[in-house]
Amino acid sequence: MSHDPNLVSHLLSLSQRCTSMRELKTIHGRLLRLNLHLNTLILAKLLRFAAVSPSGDLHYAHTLFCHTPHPDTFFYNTLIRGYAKTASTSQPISLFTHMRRSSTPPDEFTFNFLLNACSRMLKLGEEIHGQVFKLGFSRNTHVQNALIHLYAANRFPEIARKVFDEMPQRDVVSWSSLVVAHVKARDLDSAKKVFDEMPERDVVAWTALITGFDRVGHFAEALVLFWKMQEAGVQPDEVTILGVVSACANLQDLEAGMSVHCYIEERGFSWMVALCNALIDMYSKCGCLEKAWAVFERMPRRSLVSWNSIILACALHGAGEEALRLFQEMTKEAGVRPDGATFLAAMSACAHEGWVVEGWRLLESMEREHGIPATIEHYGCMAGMLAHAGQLEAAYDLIMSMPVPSTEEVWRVLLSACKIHGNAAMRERIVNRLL
DNA sequence: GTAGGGTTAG
Repeated sequence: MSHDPNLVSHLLSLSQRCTSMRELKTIHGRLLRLNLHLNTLILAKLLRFAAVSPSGDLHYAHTLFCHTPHPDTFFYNTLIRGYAKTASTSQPISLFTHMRRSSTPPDEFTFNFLLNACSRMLKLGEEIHGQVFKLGFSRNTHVQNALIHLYAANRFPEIARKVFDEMPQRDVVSWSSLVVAHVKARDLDSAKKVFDEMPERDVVAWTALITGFDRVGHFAEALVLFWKMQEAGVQPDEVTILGVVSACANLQDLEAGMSVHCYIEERGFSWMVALCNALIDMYSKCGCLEKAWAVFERMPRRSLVSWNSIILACALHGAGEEALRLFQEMTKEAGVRPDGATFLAAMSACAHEGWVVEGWRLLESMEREHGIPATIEHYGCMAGMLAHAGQLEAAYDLIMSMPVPSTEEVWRVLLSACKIHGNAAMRERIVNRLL
């Protein structure tokens, strides 16, 4: 059955411009009705949308793939690429195995996506590295870059370096990835050294270094780099600013924080949820609950972290009522599932206000109703609350019976409470335990 | 049709 070439090219351009799964399914339906569903060119476009677009549907992509009689390298690559964005490593690997069995030749794209998919599992990544070597891709810049990323992500800077050194050609990605390898290993001296040697530095390289300095506690250095970056004529983007806001927060530098906030507004970055979350945290750490609140209120979308950040901000600034009200609003009205950090924030509010009963209620409900295991921080928070309230025996019993190992910190809190409440006997009991 | 940098926790 032959088809009007105009119709085919029309459907092709439709599938190229596809913007939603609804549209995609309509096109797919038409293909089926017209018996055009084996047209690989059109199918490839549909598959790409379903597999990699943020509004795609990986399941649907996989189904499309399965109904393709002879998927070529592009089909495999695209589906592996889609899975690389998820946590699944088994799917990309089984696709690769399938690919090898069906004698579909992998190309540089295959290894790129495959290595990305496996970057959380070093063992698998190393096996892919072997295949890269065996199949002759060890001189390909993109593939080698993905290998550097693999070893960087798994904290093996020296192997990353080895891959880098053996590359016949390096691009800015190779260099940045090496900077990242040292940053991940918290070796900022080496990171800075590589950075200084770079023939050209782009926004990613600067961002990696800024974020790195922030991570290891060199906050001021991070801010200095941010200014140098702009002097060098490189435009910071959302991710850069994320690190910069975090550095301002850690420095409790309200002035710098506010100027960065202005920058965010000017550049139109405030759509980014993570960035707003970082701002909430920054204002909270700088002691400006009102400003933290203003950011939270204006957010068009909120994530779990947004709620956690604002609840903690309220908790730490003596707005316990507000913190618990937000906790209710979050879980009941907004329908956001709390996590361990949420409960810690809400319990911190109770600790701040001395609401022991409410604290207990939260600790119990997190485990029983929400199935979130309490950590030493939750128990420590609760024990501290009890100790402060003078319920020393209860605090002691809690620490002794909790299912996680206690820390010196927890005992110290109880010790000082014993001193305040004049309980010498328990003081001695604890000291003997610690010795 | 390649890639690398990413927020919360007294």
